Amino acid sequence: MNKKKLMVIDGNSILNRAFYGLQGPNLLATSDGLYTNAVYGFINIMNKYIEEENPQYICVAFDLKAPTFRHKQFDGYKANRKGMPDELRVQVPVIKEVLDAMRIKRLEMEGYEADDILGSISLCAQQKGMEVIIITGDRDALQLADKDIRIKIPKTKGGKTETEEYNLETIHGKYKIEPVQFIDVKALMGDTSDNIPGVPGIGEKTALDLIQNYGTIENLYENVDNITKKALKEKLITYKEQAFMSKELARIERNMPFLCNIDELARVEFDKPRLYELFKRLEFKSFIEKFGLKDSQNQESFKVNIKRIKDKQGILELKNEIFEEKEMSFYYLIDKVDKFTNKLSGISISAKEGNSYYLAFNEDYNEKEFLEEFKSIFEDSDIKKYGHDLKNFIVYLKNRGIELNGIAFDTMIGAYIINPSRDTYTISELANDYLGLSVKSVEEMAGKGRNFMPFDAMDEEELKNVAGLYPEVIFKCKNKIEEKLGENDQIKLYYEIELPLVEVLADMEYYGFKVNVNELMSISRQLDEKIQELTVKIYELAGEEFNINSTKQLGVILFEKLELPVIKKTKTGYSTDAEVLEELADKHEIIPKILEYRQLIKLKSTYIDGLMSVINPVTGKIHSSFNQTVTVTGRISSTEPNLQNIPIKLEMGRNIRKAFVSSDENYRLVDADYSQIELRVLAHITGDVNMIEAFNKNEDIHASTASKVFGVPINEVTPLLRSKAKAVNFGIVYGIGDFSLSKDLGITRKEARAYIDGYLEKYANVKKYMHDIVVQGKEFGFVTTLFGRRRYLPELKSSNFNIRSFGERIAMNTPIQGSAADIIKIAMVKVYKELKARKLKSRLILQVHDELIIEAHVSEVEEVTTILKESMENAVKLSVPLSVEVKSGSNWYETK
DNA sequence: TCTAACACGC
DNA sequence: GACGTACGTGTTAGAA
Repeated sequence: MNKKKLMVIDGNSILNRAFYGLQGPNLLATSDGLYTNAVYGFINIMNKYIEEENPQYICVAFDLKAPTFRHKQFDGYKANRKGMPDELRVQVPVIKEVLDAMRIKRLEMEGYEADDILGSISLCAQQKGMEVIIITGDRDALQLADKDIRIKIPKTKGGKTETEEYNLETIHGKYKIEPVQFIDVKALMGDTSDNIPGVPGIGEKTALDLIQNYGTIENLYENVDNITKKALKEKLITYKEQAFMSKELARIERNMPFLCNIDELARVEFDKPRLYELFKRLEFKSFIEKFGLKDSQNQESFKVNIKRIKDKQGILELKNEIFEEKEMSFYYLIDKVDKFTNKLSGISISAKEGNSYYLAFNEDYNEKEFLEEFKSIFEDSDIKKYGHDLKNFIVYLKNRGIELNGIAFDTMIGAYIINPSRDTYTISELANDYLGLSVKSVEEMAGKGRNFMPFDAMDEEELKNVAGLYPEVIFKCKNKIEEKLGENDQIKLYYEIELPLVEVLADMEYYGFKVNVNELMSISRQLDEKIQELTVKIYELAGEEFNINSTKQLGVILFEKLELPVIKKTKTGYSTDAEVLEELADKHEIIPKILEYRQLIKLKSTYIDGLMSVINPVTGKIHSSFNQTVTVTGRISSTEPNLQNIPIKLEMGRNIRKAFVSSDENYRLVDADYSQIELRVLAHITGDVNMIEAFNKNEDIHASTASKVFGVPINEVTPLLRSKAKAVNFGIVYGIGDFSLSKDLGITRKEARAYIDGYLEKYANVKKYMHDIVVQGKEFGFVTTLFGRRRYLPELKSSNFNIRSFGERIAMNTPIQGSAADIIKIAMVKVYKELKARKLKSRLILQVHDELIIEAHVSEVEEVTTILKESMENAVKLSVPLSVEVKSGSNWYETK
């Protein structure tokens, strides 16, 4: 007959394990700013073992009040012991909630630790003939191992969780002692991780030997005089008290007055609706899936009538409905696999909630016919359009000669404004977050990589049933998001900056940036030649051929074969990054060659080959994607290719910019740059009179900083002092600490600290701001930019110094970087509108954080220059002037 | 298919 | 004295 199984979980141990990163991500926070990483890890670990063992009985033991309470009697010892971190304390009530919703019994007893409780209950269950599995993070529990009691201890190895399992046999096998004696071994050797002191100088081997010979510490000390090794004997005597104390600390109370009614621990169904609500609140989407909570009752309220349109008749019906309602929400199906294909496979449209139409363009109805029919709707600015990720659809329409007017809401952008820290903003996530609905995701249906399935290949009925729901979700999410934007005071940010920007970015993508392929090829040939030369030279100096691109192989050559000093190590071996190589530069001839090789190979692979592969064969241009929902600070990012990191600092790389040209001889490039926008924003936000004055006088700000910090008249600032001040300014703007600054300037950390302190002393309001913003961030849980963009900062509440410091730097930096991002976005919208209003041929083609590039018709260069300067400098009124420098040229190299 | 190491921009 | 350091993207090597 099978024995009944009881699983006892040591809540405190597992909680600690989960928190310190055994499972789950290190920093997990909900959009409300609540830390949930330990909660997540806890559930994950617990569930793993439940699945593995499938016990009929289960309970979790806690000693939540004070993890150290039994140690109070040992004053000196307790003083060293750290208490439970604040984040853990915050998470404990949440874990309790989860357990209650899972209907798993929690055991807590006044005056006893979790260890004691699980010890008692294990022995109790064993007497009743049950099999017991103890899940714990602590080897103390080994003293409980028995033929009917197994101990499982999760361990991390290379990021993966493995389990150590012990029972009577394995402990005999491994330690050749009785499980109960384990505690004596531990008491002797101590355990630094658990702050159990033991006897210094006694390791595992000695402790095991002693206990095998003497059985217990008590017996050992009765016979301590017979020990022949003098040093050992002395150590034992000196630390006798500590040894006994350690035994007491690690001992599990096996005879406590605690008789639990085991029947109460029988597993029952989860409280599914409650668990669902809880996981939704905590944003544990994968758990909702894992625990099969998808079909909760919320689902019922979501009913949509999805009609499939198969002919012109249906289209006309839908059109009428849209003209009547004057609004529509829609979701387009364009495969995200090849940016040049750009084919519409289907679209679902709704003019009023509850009703949606789905069109597939394979056989039913022709894509072209649909566009002809719908052109009038798309271009009608009186019909409000609600969609999700509209930018790509606008580009699609532009490519077919259709404009999208009446853009009234984009749910993806809205969700980003509410919380910019998320990784993705899919419809199904939004449905879950804002509506509590679980809707299948088309992204998942499509899969990734080799499993990718284009929309045309999917099951039609299924696709209809999924995509058909989306317009409804968009309608509903729009209302929720709008409400939230209102609460957060972000209506202006959304409607006046972000939403209009969608069209601007679409336009930039549509026009693209012309490249001169011949120029690229010519640079490519030069690079090839030099790379070849360097390769030969490097092989010669190394005395053998190897893959220079492999850091692993390079490390062996440099640090083993050539025996150069190791400066720095990485997780996996020797570090060979530029910083290390520069330090070794005069130690061996090979080093400068490698540095140069690295530089050239980067240019070749990323910028020559990389750019060549993304030139659109039809337009001969590069059409980068500009992403509006990626960065946490509000900046725009650029991908496929990234046009925001084209080289400029070194001449060799800068040449790449010669290949970026205007479309033809009728056009020129006009490039406008904000000068020191972040520092100006800083001056404005802090209201620092010194800095404001410097900008108002149009001083060289770095020289001015140098003059203040180093106490010399501004006309006596040397280039060296200026560059130091520049690095400090840079550090302030980017929120780096003394550590990074010391590296940048090649000085000690102390000196760097002194520079920063000196700076803050001279700019008193900056200092005040830096302090206040952190306090404010902590109080509200987020910081904001000048235009109300938010970033949540749960890190500020961390008790971990590093995480908290990180949060503090972000709190200081985000309002500055983010406000600068707001400003250039405002300028972009202004410029775009102005070009459109004046019906100019010129157009915006690129943004690089503080720089805008317009491809201007030769007849319009002057006008465009004025528009750029005016729009950018007057984008917003600050307490310091914004200054913009404009240059033009026939290629990007010339405009700098 | 994924991660680590590296390097480019603001 | 912690112990790792703004925001991004892309390429290559190498392990699973």
